[in-house]
Amino acid sequence: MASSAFELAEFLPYRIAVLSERISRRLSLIYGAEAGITVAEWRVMVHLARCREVSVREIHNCVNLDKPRVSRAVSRLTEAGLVAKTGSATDQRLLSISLTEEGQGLLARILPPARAYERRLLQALSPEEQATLSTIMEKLHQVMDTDPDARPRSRLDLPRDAAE
Amino acid sequence: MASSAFELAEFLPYRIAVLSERISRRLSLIYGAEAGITVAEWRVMVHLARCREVSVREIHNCVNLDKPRVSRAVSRLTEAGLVAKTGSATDQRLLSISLTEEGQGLLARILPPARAYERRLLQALSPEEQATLSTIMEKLHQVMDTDPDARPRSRLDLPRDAAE
DNA sequence: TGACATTTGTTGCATTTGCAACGATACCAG
DNA sequence: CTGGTATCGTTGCAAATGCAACAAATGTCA
Repeated sequence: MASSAFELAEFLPYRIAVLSERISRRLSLIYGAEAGITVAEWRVMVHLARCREVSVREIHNCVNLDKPRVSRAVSRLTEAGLVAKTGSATDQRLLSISLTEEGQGLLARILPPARAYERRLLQALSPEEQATLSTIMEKLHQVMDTDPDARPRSRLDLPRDAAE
Repeated sequence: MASSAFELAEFLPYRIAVLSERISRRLSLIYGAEAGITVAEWRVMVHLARCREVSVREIHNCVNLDKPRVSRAVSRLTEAGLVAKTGSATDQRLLSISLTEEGQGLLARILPPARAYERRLLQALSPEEQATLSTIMEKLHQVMDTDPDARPRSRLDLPRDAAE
């Protein structure tokens, strides 16, 4: 009974969720206003900017979206002319997905304000705090890495070594 | 073109979202397995444990869920017998929502493992890191507090003073 | 009092989500 | 080869979500 002073507002998972939702929602104004881009589409496009030609599965493994979500995001982007789907020559099952000229143009307009907003967030933190935040997030991930019931982390979300 | 080395995996909003989703999903196994409770229902119940009798609007303002979501969560919980809805006597518009005996019982079973999981996460961090994490999250919130385009923060998510 | 604005909770509706099942292609063992 | 298995992308479907519209109750001000 004494343990009943449970404060949701102090519960770590809740606090992280609230912060995350708030930031995501604010950020989606940036890429949602410029074009009717959703979070899934945003992630797909950003990933394509780095990995020129990838399959659905690659994207799925890299940007924390399940397969159907990637598939539908790619379909919408293809309809919008922002992305090109080509069947791979070597493996008929695979798709080769890439940004079109238009997609690159859109991303070029969206990326700067998105980065600016990230900078705005980071500037509120001291360099030490920024470093500590990375450490903390990595440690929390590691707790879940050793937890068989937690969903595995995607390869790209593992910490970067210096030698990359 | 030189600015194209944009790494989604290093983008702060993305990193926070991934961590948050991973934790939320893991946590939902705890209160999802015990009873078919969703995140919204979980938040409503936890809030009710603290504030005995509240309206939909109160909950909506406190636990970061929009009104329809609260309304439907309360309906589901009422159907399940975990929550009681009574019309307020003084103001016919308001509802007086509270946990039933059964709801209290369920919460009593769910809360300990949920807190245990939080502890497991926190134990991965040093006391200094825990304090820094709070500082960091508060600073990020403050950036958005001064941003007219960001969604306002709910009252209960403001930092606690010592005098509480 | 009576017209008008506000607040409260609910509902409609289009969209998104998550999971499982599915056809199609590629791989592999005998 | 050939039958079985694994992988890839898509689709079905039930549930959840977000936003706006809504009816009912209250407040306000002439």
